[in-house]
Amino acid sequence: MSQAVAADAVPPASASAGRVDPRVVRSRQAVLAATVELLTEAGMAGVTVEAISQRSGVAKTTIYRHWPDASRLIVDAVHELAEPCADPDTGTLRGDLEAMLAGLARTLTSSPMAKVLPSLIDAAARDEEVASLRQAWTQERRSSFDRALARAAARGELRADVDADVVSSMAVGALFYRRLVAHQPLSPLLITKVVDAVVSMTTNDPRTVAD
Amino acid sequence: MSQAVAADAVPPASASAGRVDPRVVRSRQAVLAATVELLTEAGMAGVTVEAISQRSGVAKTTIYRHWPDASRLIVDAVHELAEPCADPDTGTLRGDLEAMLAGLARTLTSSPMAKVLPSLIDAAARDEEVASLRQAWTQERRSSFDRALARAAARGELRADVDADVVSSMAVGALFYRRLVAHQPLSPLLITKVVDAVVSMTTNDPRTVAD
DNA sequence: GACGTTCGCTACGACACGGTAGCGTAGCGA
DNA sequence: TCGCTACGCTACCGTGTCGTAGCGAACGTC
Repeated sequence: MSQAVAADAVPPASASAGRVDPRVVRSRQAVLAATVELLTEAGMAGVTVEAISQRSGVAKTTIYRHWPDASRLIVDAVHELAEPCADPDTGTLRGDLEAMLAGLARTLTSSPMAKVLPSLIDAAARDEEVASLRQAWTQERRSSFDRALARAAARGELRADVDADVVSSMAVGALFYRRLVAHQPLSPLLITKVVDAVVSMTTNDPRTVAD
Repeated sequence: MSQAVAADAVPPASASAGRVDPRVVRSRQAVLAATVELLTEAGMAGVTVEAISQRSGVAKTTIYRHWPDASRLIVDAVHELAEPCADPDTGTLRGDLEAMLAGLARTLTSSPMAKVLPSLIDAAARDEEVASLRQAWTQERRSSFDRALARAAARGELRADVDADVVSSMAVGALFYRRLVAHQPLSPLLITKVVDAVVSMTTNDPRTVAD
């Protein structure tokens, strides 16, 4: 999934089937790793082909042999560090929510993606390719949220008037907001409270809050 | 409040008191306006002294006479377009929330700030000065939210276990998230639903939802 | 009207970066 | 062992940007 771009960027005469020159993969990995490093340190603006070359030890010419321009390189690098989001099925809405939001909190704080995210969002506002990348990323999370709510509905836990779109926006949005905009920590207590809020918003029970 | 930086950047021998050379204010305004334009069009990366000079018609040397570097200039420009957020007192929590969130939605979609925001958030992740600017901006909104909840509490509308921090993060976060991350529109219907959710989360009434 | 300030203009020198060409070398696969 | 491929290196050219110097002209103030 992640070597697709370079594979057709420089169509090799050979490459009969799955065989790939180990020199190629070494160069690619070194370049992508350096790109990720630079992204986390200085954002999109700090990623230049020259800087990547210096950091990775791969010659600038070699980089251009693999990627047509820095933009495609960045897209590949970001693609590299997009971990699949949690999609748990714990049997209860509360458990599913806790797992999903805890996973999101981890992604937003301690994963490599965390440091790149602000730059990514900014770039997505102007770059169509980056935008679709981010779109897929958020879409995956949304559908994971939807599935959890659907399971809860199948169990008869949900009220009839629940708008999954609004509920997920509020829950996920709270974490994004505190991390990106308000620069507040994402404590386990916060997650618990958000889960409580969502549960009380969506379920039939007059009060399902567990201390 | 916004001419503070330039006033001490080039300490004029004269300027006995409040008198300022109209040529200075003209240059400053032209430069700041051009900076805001460039910010909205291309983000932080697109703001260069040269580009500002061309756009504004003010000579590059003149810009350097007023600001030590582009960073300070950007901070001044952003400061310029930070509108005060809505702080309404409608008499009901629902009314206050609707007014605040509608104001936020407007800021996030149609104000000049809307286009600059992604770049601003990204820059705040690395620049201390920008970070404090954004901090003040969010703080103002937070305290406005808190005041509305405090008024509701004084009216006896609020439940005892309401965490204003979490509630505001979810409400405000939903709008930020949809605008910045999910790239979804902020419809009036969405705002209504978020308000409904907040009201049902915080008030004693079993159902205060108005169709 | 005279003086002082601000401005615009041109011309710099330095640097970073993009992107390419050519050549020799090292490593891979058979 | 041999051919082929990928690589590293150097040297480029062009561009954009930074930040400064010096000058004359325009403008505001008194």
